[in-house]
Amino acid sequence: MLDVLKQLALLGGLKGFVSVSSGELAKMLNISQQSASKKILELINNNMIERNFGHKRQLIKITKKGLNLLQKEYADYQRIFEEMKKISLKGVVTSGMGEGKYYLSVRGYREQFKRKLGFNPYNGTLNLKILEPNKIGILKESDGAKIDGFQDGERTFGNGKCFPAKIKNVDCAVIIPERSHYSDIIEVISADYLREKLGISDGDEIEVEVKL
Amino acid sequence: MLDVLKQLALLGGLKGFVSVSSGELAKMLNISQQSASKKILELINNNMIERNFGHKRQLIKITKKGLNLLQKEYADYQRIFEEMKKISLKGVVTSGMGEGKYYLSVRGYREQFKRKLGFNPYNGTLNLKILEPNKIGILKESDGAKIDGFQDGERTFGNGKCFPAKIKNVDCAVIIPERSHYSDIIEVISADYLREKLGISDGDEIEVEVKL
DNA sequence: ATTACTAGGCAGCGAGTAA
DNA sequence: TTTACTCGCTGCCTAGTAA
Repeated sequence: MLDVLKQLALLGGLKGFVSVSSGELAKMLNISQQSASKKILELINNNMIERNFGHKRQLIKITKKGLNLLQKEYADYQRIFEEMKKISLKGVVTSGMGEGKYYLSVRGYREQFKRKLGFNPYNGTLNLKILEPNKIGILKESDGAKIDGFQDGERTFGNGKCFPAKIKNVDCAVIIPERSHYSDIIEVISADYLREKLGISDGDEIEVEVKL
Repeated sequence: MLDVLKQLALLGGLKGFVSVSSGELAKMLNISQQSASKKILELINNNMIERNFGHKRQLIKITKKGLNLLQKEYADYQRIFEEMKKISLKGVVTSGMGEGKYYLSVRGYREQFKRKLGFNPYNGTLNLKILEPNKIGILKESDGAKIDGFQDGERTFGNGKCFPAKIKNVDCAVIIPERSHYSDIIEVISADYLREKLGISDGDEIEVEVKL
Protein backbone atom coordinates (compact mmCIF):
# COMPACT_ATOMS: atom_id res chain seq x y z
CA MET A 1 0.00 0.00 0.00
CA LEU A 2 2.79 2.37 0.93
CA ASP A 3 4.76 1.35 -2.13
CA VAL A 4 1.81 2.24 -4.35
CA LEU A 5 1.46 5.59 -2.64
CA LYS A 6 5.18 6.21 -3.07
CA GLN A 7 4.99 5.38 -6.76
CA LEU A 8 2.09 7.80 -7.19
CA ALA A 9 4.15 10.45 -5.42
CA LEU A 10 7.05 9.81 -7.80
CA LEU A 11 4.64 10.35 -10.67
CA GLY A 12 3.79 13.76 -9.28
CA GLY A 13 0.67 12.90 -7.30
CA LEU A 14 1.64 15.37 -4.59
CA LYS A 15 1.55 18.35 -6.93
CA GLY A 16 -1.81 17.67 -8.53
CA PHE A 17 -3.87 15.11 -10.38
CA VAL A 18 -1.84 12.58 -12.35
CA SER A 19 -3.23 10.50 -15.16
CA VAL A 20 -2.14 6.92 -14.64
CA SER A 21 -4.01 3.72 -15.47
CA SER A 22 -4.09 0.75 -13.13
CA GLY A 23 -2.26 -1.24 -15.78
CA GLU A 24 0.59 1.24 -16.03
CA LEU A 25 0.90 1.41 -12.28
CA ALA A 26 0.91 -2.39 -12.15
CA LYS A 27 3.86 -2.61 -14.52
CA MET A 28 5.87 -0.11 -12.49
CA LEU A 29 5.30 -2.09 -9.33
CA ASN A 30 5.51 -5.58 -10.84
CA ILE A 31 2.05 -6.56 -9.75
CA SER A 32 -1.07 -7.42 -11.75
CA GLN A 33 -3.44 -4.80 -13.09
CA GLN A 34 -6.12 -6.23 -10.83
CA SER A 35 -3.99 -5.84 -7.74
CA ALA A 36 -3.09 -2.29 -8.66
CA SER A 37 -6.76 -1.48 -9.13
CA LYS A 38 -7.58 -2.98 -5.75
CA LYS A 39 -4.79 -1.10 -4.04
CA ILE A 40 -6.01 2.13 -5.53
CA LEU A 41 -9.46 1.44 -4.09
CA GLU A 42 -7.86 0.66 -0.76
CA LEU A 43 -5.95 3.96 -0.81
CA ILE A 44 -9.17 5.80 -1.62
CA ASN A 45 -10.95 4.11 1.29
CA ASN A 46 -8.14 5.15 3.59
CA ASN A 47 -8.36 8.74 2.34
CA MET A 48 -4.80 8.57 1.13
CA ILE A 49 -5.66 9.56 -2.42
CA GLU A 50 -8.45 11.27 -4.29
CA ARG A 51 -9.66 10.22 -7.70
CA ASN A 52 -11.57 11.66 -10.61
CA PHE A 53 -12.44 10.07 -13.88
CA GLY A 54 -11.32 12.07 -16.86
CA HIS A 55 -13.00 10.32 -19.79
CA LYS A 56 -12.26 6.64 -19.07
CA ARG A 57 -8.85 7.44 -17.64
CA GLN A 58 -8.49 8.02 -13.93
CA LEU A 59 -6.80 11.07 -12.41
CA ILE A 60 -5.18 10.56 -9.03
CA LYS A 61 -3.99 13.05 -6.44
CA ILE A 62 -2.49 12.37 -3.02
CA THR A 63 -4.42 13.83 -0.09
CA LYS A 64 -3.09 15.58 3.01
CA LYS A 65 -3.26 12.29 4.89
CA GLY A 66 -1.28 10.56 2.17
CA LEU A 67 1.29 13.32 2.25
CA ASN A 68 1.61 12.93 6.02
CA LEU A 69 2.31 9.25 5.67
CA LEU A 70 4.99 9.87 3.06
CA GLN A 71 6.56 12.57 5.20
CA LYS A 72 6.70 10.26 8.20
CA GLU A 73 8.41 7.66 6.06
CA TYR A 74 10.84 10.21 4.67
CA ALA A 75 11.63 11.38 8.19
CA ASP A 76 12.53 7.82 9.16
CA TYR A 77 14.99 7.55 6.31
CA GLN A 78 16.46 10.93 7.15
CA ARG A 79 16.99 9.79 10.73
CA ILE A 80 18.64 6.60 9.52
CA PHE A 81 21.10 8.36 7.26
CA GLU A 82 21.78 11.27 9.60
CA GLU A 83 22.66 8.77 12.28
CA MET A 84 25.05 7.11 9.83
CA LYS A 85 27.03 10.31 9.62
CA LYS A 86 27.82 10.25 13.30
CA ILE A 87 30.65 8.58 15.08
CA SER A 88 30.93 7.98 18.77
CA LEU A 89 34.27 8.27 20.56
CA LYS A 90 34.94 7.13 24.10
CA GLY A 91 37.69 8.92 25.96
CA VAL A 92 39.14 9.78 29.34
CA VAL A 93 39.29 13.36 30.56
CA THR A 94 42.92 14.53 30.69
CA SER A 95 44.75 17.72 31.53
CA GLY A 96 46.48 19.40 28.64
CA MET A 97 49.34 21.83 28.93
CA GLY A 98 47.41 24.99 28.26
CA GLU A 99 48.00 25.11 24.51
CA GLY A 100 44.27 24.89 23.90
CA LYS A 101 43.65 27.93 25.97
CA TYR A 102 46.40 29.74 24.12
CA TYR A 103 44.98 28.99 20.68
CA LEU A 104 41.53 30.14 21.72
CA SER A 105 43.00 33.43 22.84
CA VAL A 106 44.28 34.04 19.31
CA ARG A 107 41.68 36.14 17.51
CA GLY A 108 42.30 34.56 14.11
CA TYR A 109 41.12 31.20 15.40
CA ARG A 110 38.46 32.31 17.85
CA GLU A 111 36.59 34.33 15.21
CA GLN A 112 36.51 31.37 12.85
CA PHE A 113 35.17 29.05 15.51
CA LYS A 114 32.47 31.55 16.30
CA ARG A 115 31.43 31.88 12.68
CA LYS A 116 31.72 28.27 11.63
CA LEU A 117 30.34 26.57 14.71
CA GLY A 118 27.77 29.13 15.73
CA PHE A 119 28.93 29.58 19.29
CA ASN A 120 31.50 31.67 21.08
CA PRO A 121 33.92 29.15 22.57
CA TYR A 122 34.83 29.08 26.25
CA ASN A 123 38.42 30.07 26.74
CA GLY A 124 39.91 26.62 27.12
CA THR A 125 39.73 23.12 25.70
CA LEU A 126 38.75 19.78 27.13
CA ASN A 127 41.37 17.14 26.38
CA LEU A 128 40.21 13.59 25.89
CA LYS A 129 42.48 10.57 25.64
CA ILE A 130 40.58 8.44 23.14
CA LEU A 131 40.29 4.75 23.98
CA GLU A 132 39.94 3.58 20.36
CA PRO A 133 42.51 5.88 18.71
CA ASN A 134 41.94 4.39 15.25
CA LYS A 135 38.61 6.18 15.22
CA ILE A 136 40.47 9.50 15.19
CA GLY A 137 41.67 8.45 11.76
CA ILE A 138 38.09 8.61 10.51
CA LEU A 139 37.94 12.24 11.61
CA LYS A 140 41.26 13.00 9.93
CA GLU A 141 39.96 11.60 6.67
CA SER A 142 36.60 13.37 6.79
CA ASP A 143 35.96 16.94 5.74
CA GLY A 144 34.85 19.07 8.61
CA ALA A 145 34.36 22.81 8.68
CA LYS A 146 37.72 24.17 7.57
CA ILE A 147 39.69 26.41 9.92
CA ASP A 148 42.11 28.53 7.90
CA GLY A 149 45.63 29.06 9.07
CA PHE A 150 47.20 32.51 9.04
CA GLN A 151 50.34 34.52 9.80
CA ASP A 152 50.48 36.77 12.85
CA GLY A 153 53.73 38.70 13.00
CA GLU A 154 56.47 36.07 13.15
CA ARG A 155 54.24 33.10 14.13
CA THR A 156 52.48 30.84 11.68
CA PHE A 157 49.18 29.32 12.68
CA GLY A 158 48.31 26.16 10.77
CA ASN A 159 45.13 24.96 9.09
CA GLY A 160 42.72 22.67 10.84
CA LYS A 161 39.17 21.48 10.79
CA CYS A 162 36.41 21.04 13.29
CA PHE A 163 33.35 18.85 13.69
CA PRO A 164 30.19 19.68 15.61
CA ALA A 165 29.71 17.21 18.44
CA LYS A 166 27.75 16.45 21.55
CA ILE A 167 28.75 15.19 24.98
CA LYS A 168 25.71 14.09 27.00
CA ASN A 169 23.56 16.33 24.80
CA VAL A 170 25.71 19.42 25.37
CA ASP A 171 26.82 21.00 22.11
CA CYS A 172 30.52 21.20 21.51
CA ALA A 173 33.05 20.67 18.73
CA VAL A 174 36.13 18.55 18.12
CA ILE A 175 39.19 20.28 16.70
CA ILE A 176 41.57 18.44 14.39
CA PRO A 177 44.79 20.23 13.39
CA GLU A 178 45.83 19.57 9.80
CA ARG A 179 49.42 18.76 10.57
CA SER A 180 50.04 16.97 13.81
CA HIS A 181 52.16 14.10 14.93
CA TYR A 182 50.22 11.00 15.94
CA SER A 183 48.22 11.53 19.08
CA ASP A 184 45.41 9.74 20.80
CA ILE A 185 44.25 12.97 22.40
CA ILE A 186 41.56 15.21 20.93
CA GLU A 187 40.58 18.70 21.97
CA VAL A 188 36.99 19.67 22.50
CA ILE A 189 35.64 23.18 22.70
CA SER A 190 32.24 24.42 23.73
CA ALA A 191 30.39 27.60 24.65
CA ASP A 192 30.52 26.43 28.27
CA TYR A 193 33.18 25.32 30.69
CA LEU A 194 32.57 21.65 30.09
CA ARG A 195 34.22 20.32 33.24
CA GLU A 196 31.77 22.31 35.32
CA LYS A 197 28.70 21.99 33.11
CA LEU A 198 29.06 18.23 32.86
CA GLY A 199 30.50 17.70 36.34
CA ILE A 200 33.53 15.84 35.05
CA SER A 201 37.20 15.83 35.99
CA ASP A 202 40.47 14.08 35.14
CA GLY A 203 40.11 10.36 34.77
CA ASP A 204 36.38 10.30 34.03
CA GLU A 205 35.36 8.30 30.98
CA ILE A 206 32.94 10.07 28.65
CA GLU A 207 31.52 9.63 25.18
CA VAL A 208 31.57 12.21 22.38
CA GLU A 209 29.05 12.02 19.53
CA VAL A 210 30.74 13.60 16.52
CA LYS A 211 28.77 14.66 13.46
CA LEU A 212 30.89 14.08 10.36
CA MET B 1 10.53 -7.16 4.33
CA LEU B 2 11.65 -3.63 3.60
CA ASP B 3 9.85 -2.36 6.69
CA VAL B 4 11.78 -4.85 8.83
CA LEU B 5 15.04 -3.75 7.26
CA LYS B 6 14.13 -0.13 7.87
CA GLN B 7 13.33 -0.83 11.50
CA LEU B 8 16.68 -2.56 11.94
CA ALA B 9 18.37 0.46 10.40
CA LEU B 10 16.55 2.75 12.84
CA LEU B 11 17.92 0.60 15.65
CA GLY B 12 21.44 1.22 14.39
CA GLY B 13 21.94 -1.87 12.24
CA LEU B 14 23.91 0.13 9.70
CA LYS B 15 26.61 1.10 12.18
CA GLY B 16 27.28 -2.34 13.59
CA PHE B 17 25.69 -5.35 15.21
CA VAL B 18 22.52 -4.59 17.14
CA SER B 19 21.08 -6.83 19.79
CA VAL B 20 17.36 -7.21 19.17
CA SER B 21 15.15 -10.24 19.76
CA SER B 22 12.53 -11.33 17.29
CA GLY B 23 9.89 -10.59 19.92
CA GLU B 24 11.04 -7.01 20.40
CA LEU B 25 11.17 -6.46 16.68
CA ALA B 26 7.69 -7.93 16.39
CA LYS B 27 6.25 -5.43 18.85
CA MET B 28 7.81 -2.51 17.02
CA LEU B 29 6.29 -3.64 13.75
CA ASN B 30 2.96 -4.89 15.13
CA ILE B 31 3.45 -8.41 13.87
CA SER B 32 3.86 -11.70 15.71
CA GLN B 33 7.17 -12.94 17.05
CA GLN B 34 6.93 -15.83 14.60
CA SER B 35 6.52 -13.55 11.64
CA ALA B 36 9.41 -11.38 12.76
CA SER B 37 11.59 -14.44 13.09
CA LYS B 38 10.59 -15.57 9.62
CA LYS B 39 11.28 -12.18 8.11
CA ILE B 40 14.70 -12.12 9.69
CA LEU B 41 15.46 -15.48 8.07
CA GLU B 42 14.21 -14.12 4.77
CA LEU B 43 16.49 -11.09 5.05
CA ILE B 44 19.43 -13.37 5.82
CA ASN B 45 18.63 -15.52 2.76
CA ASN B 46 18.56 -12.41 0.63
CA ASN B 47 21.91 -11.26 2.05
CA MET B 48 20.35 -8.12 3.40
CA ILE B 49 21.50 -8.73 6.95
CA GLU B 50 24.12 -10.72 8.77
CA ARG B 51 23.53 -12.43 12.07
CA ASN B 52 25.56 -13.79 14.96
CA PHE B 53 24.35 -15.42 18.10
CA GLY B 54 25.69 -13.76 21.20
CA HIS B 55 24.69 -16.16 23.98
CA LYS B 56 21.05 -16.89 23.11
CA ARG B 57 20.42 -13.36 21.88
CA GLN B 58 20.90 -12.58 18.24
CA LEU B 59 23.07 -9.74 16.94
CA ILE B 60 22.05 -8.27 13.61
CA LYS B 61 23.93 -6.05 11.19
CA ILE B 62 22.80 -4.75 7.82
CA THR B 63 24.98 -5.80 4.88
CA LYS B 64 26.16 -3.75 1.94
CA LYS B 65 23.26 -5.09 -0.11
CA GLY B 66 20.81 -4.07 2.59
CA LEU B 67 22.36 -0.63 2.74
CA ASN B 68 21.99 -0.29 -1.02
CA LEU B 69 18.31 -1.10 -0.83
CA LEU B 70 17.76 1.47 1.91
CA GLN B 71 19.70 4.07 -0.03
CA LYS B 72 17.62 3.44 -3.12
CA GLU B 73 14.49 3.90 -1.06
CA TYR B 74 15.84 7.05 0.55
CA ALA B 75 16.72 8.43 -2.87
CA ASP B 76 13.13 7.92 -4.00
CA TYR B 77 11.82 9.94 -1.08
CA GLN B 78 14.39 12.63 -1.71
CA ARG B 79 13.25 12.87 -5.31
CA ILE B 80 9.63 13.09 -4.22
CA PHE B 81 10.21 15.91 -1.78
CA GLU B 82 12.72 17.78 -3.91
CA GLU B 83 10.17 17.78 -6.69
CA MET B 84 7.61 19.20 -4.27
CA LYS B 85 9.81 22.22 -3.77
CA LYS B 86 9.56 23.16 -7.41
CA ILE B 87 6.96 25.23 -9.13
CA SER B 88 6.38 25.50 -12.81
CA LEU B 89 5.38 28.81 -14.42
CA LYS B 90 4.16 29.21 -17.97
CA GLY B 91 4.81 32.55 -19.60
CA VAL B 92 5.11 34.43 -22.85
CA VAL B 93 8.38 36.04 -23.90
CA THR B 94 8.06 39.83 -23.80
CA SER B 95 10.31 42.80 -24.41
CA GLY B 96 11.14 44.86 -21.36
CA MET B 97 12.29 48.44 -21.39
CA GLY B 98 15.92 47.82 -20.68
CA GLU B 99 15.72 48.16 -16.89
CA GLY B 100 16.92 44.60 -16.44
CA LYS B 101 20.02 45.34 -18.43
CA TYR B 102 20.59 48.46 -16.36
CA TYR B 103 20.37 46.65 -13.04
CA LEU B 104 22.78 43.98 -14.18
CA SER B 105 25.27 46.66 -15.08
CA VAL B 106 25.27 47.84 -11.47
CA ARG B 107 28.19 46.13 -9.72
CA GLY B 108 26.39 45.91 -6.37
CA TYR B 109 23.80 43.60 -7.86
CA ARG B 110 25.91 41.72 -10.36
CA GLU B 111 28.43 40.61 -7.74
CA GLN B 112 25.67 39.25 -5.53
CA PHE B 113 24.10 37.28 -8.37
CA LYS B 114 27.49 35.82 -9.17
CA ARG B 115 28.10 34.74 -5.60
CA LYS B 116 24.62 33.56 -4.69
CA LEU B 117 23.66 31.83 -7.91
CA GLY B 118 27.03 30.51 -8.95
CA PHE B 119 27.07 31.99 -12.44
CA ASN B 120 28.04 35.28 -13.99
CA PRO B 121 24.83 36.64 -15.47
CA TYR B 122 24.51 37.67 -19.10
CA ASN B 123 24.04 41.40 -19.36
CA GLY B 124 20.28 41.47 -19.82
CA THR B 125 17.10 39.87 -18.58
CA LEU B 126 14.42 37.78 -20.21
CA ASN B 127 10.95 39.13 -19.44
CA LEU B 128 8.11 36.66 -19.17
CA LYS B 129 4.44 37.56 -18.96
CA ILE B 130 3.15 34.84 -16.66
CA LEU B 131 -0.11 33.20 -17.68
CA GLU B 132 -1.14 32.20 -14.14
CA PRO B 133 -0.05 35.33 -12.26
CA ASN B 134 -1.28 34.03 -8.90
CA LYS B 135 1.67 31.65 -8.96
CA ILE B 136 3.99 34.63 -8.69
CA GLY B 137 2.48 35.13 -5.24
CA ILE B 138 3.98 31.80 -4.17
CA LEU B 139 7.41 33.12 -5.11
CA LYS B 140 6.80 36.37 -3.24
CA GLU B 141 5.95 34.43 -0.10
CA SER B 142 8.88 32.02 -0.32
CA ASP B 143 12.40 32.73 0.88
CA GLY B 144 14.84 32.73 -1.95
CA ALA B 145 18.48 33.71 -1.88
CA LYS B 146 18.42 37.24 -0.56
CA ILE B 147 19.79 40.08 -2.68
CA ASP B 148 20.79 42.98 -0.45
CA GLY B 149 19.91 46.52 -1.42
CA PHE B 150 22.50 49.29 -1.15
CA GLN B 151 23.17 52.99 -1.68
CA ASP B 152 25.26 54.18 -4.58
CA GLY B 153 25.79 57.93 -4.49
CA GLU B 154 22.33 59.46 -4.64
CA ARG B 155 20.48 56.35 -5.86
CA THR B 156 18.99 53.70 -3.59
CA PHE B 157 18.87 50.13 -4.84
CA GLY B 158 16.25 47.98 -3.10
CA ASN B 159 16.32 44.50 -1.65
CA GLY B 160 15.18 41.51 -3.61
CA LYS B 161 15.45 37.77 -3.79
CA CYS B 162 16.16 35.22 -6.45
CA PHE B 163 15.33 31.59 -7.12
CA PRO B 164 17.37 29.12 -9.13
CA ALA B 165 15.32 27.93 -12.10
CA LYS B 166 15.48 26.02 -15.35
CA ILE B 167 14.02 26.67 -18.77
CA LYS B 168 14.23 23.58 -20.99
CA ASN B 169 17.07 22.33 -18.79
CA VAL B 170 19.08 25.53 -19.13
CA ASP B 171 20.05 26.95 -15.73
CA CYS B 172 18.77 30.39 -14.95
CA ALA B 173 17.25 32.34 -12.07
CA VAL B 174 14.10 34.31 -11.41
CA ILE B 175 14.47 37.72 -9.75
CA ILE B 176 11.80 39.04 -7.41
CA PRO B 177 12.20 42.64 -6.17
CA GLU B 178 11.08 43.11 -2.57
CA ARG B 179 8.97 46.17 -3.21
CA SER B 180 7.17 46.23 -6.49
CA HIS B 181 3.73 47.17 -7.63
CA TYR B 182 1.67 44.28 -8.89
CA SER B 183 2.99 42.80 -12.08
CA ASP B 184 2.44 39.62 -14.02
CA ILE B 185 5.89 39.91 -15.52
CA ILE B 186 8.97 38.21 -14.08
CA GLU B 187 12.59 38.71 -15.02
CA VAL B 188 14.89 35.81 -15.69
CA ILE B 189 18.66 35.94 -15.78
CA SER B 190 21.13 33.34 -16.94
CA ALA B 191 24.79 32.91 -17.78
CA ASP B 192 23.76 32.83 -21.43
CA TYR B 193 21.76 35.00 -23.77
CA LEU B 194 18.61 32.98 -23.38
CA ARG B 195 16.82 34.19 -26.51
CA GLU B 196 19.66 32.84 -28.60
CA LYS B 197 20.50 29.74 -26.57
CA LEU B 198 16.85 28.62 -26.48
CA GLY B 199 15.91 29.95 -29.88
CA ILE B 200 12.99 31.97 -28.54
CA SER B 201 11.60 35.40 -29.29
CA ASP B 202 8.71 37.67 -28.38
CA GLY B 203 5.38 35.90 -28.18
CA ASP B 204 6.75 32.39 -27.63
CA GLU B 205 5.25 30.50 -24.74
CA ILE B 206 7.75 28.80 -22.46
CA GLU B 207 7.82 27.09 -19.10
CA VAL B 208 10.12 27.94 -16.18
CA GLU B 209 10.84 25.38 -13.46
CA VAL B 210 11.57 27.36 -10.31
CA LYS B 211 13.25 25.77 -7.29
CA LEU B 212 11.82 27.28 -4.13
C1' DA C 1 -8.99 0.89 -24.46
C1' DT C 2 -10.30 1.36 -19.45
C1' DT C 3 -11.83 -0.22 -14.21
C1' DA C 4 -13.02 -3.69 -11.21
C1' DC C 5 -15.91 -7.93 -10.14
C1' DT C 6 -15.61 -13.06 -8.86
C1' DA C 7 -13.24 -17.33 -8.14
C1' DG C 8 -9.64 -20.20 -6.86
C1' DG C 9 -5.03 -21.03 -5.40
C1' DC C 10 -1.24 -20.01 -2.78
C1' DA C 11 1.45 -17.16 0.40
C1' DG C 12 1.86 -15.30 4.76
C1' DC C 13 0.17 -14.85 9.25
C1' DG C 14 -0.03 -16.26 14.03
C1' DA C 15 -0.99 -20.11 17.61
C1' DG C 16 1.06 -23.85 19.57
C1' DT C 17 5.13 -25.75 20.74
C1' DA C 18 9.94 -27.87 20.43
C1' DA C 19 14.70 -27.14 21.34
C1' DT D 1 14.46 -16.91 28.27
C1' DT D 2 15.43 -17.26 23.28
C1' DT D 3 14.68 -18.88 17.98
C1' DA D 4 12.08 -21.13 14.74
C1' DC D 5 9.43 -25.38 13.42
C1' DT D 6 4.60 -27.20 11.87
C1' DC D 7 -0.02 -26.39 10.86
C1' DG D 8 -4.34 -24.45 9.97
C1' DC D 9 -6.60 -20.34 8.36
C1' DT D 10 -7.11 -15.94 6.52
C1' DG D 11 -6.57 -12.97 3.10
C1' DC D 12 -3.99 -11.40 -0.90
C1' DC D 13 -2.83 -12.14 -5.59
C1' DT D 14 -3.79 -13.21 -10.29
C1' DA D 15 -6.64 -15.07 -14.10
C1' DG D 16 -10.79 -14.66 -16.35
C1' DT D 17 -14.14 -11.67 -17.57
C1' DA D 18 -17.96 -8.09 -17.25
C1' DA D 19 -19.15 -3.47 -18.00
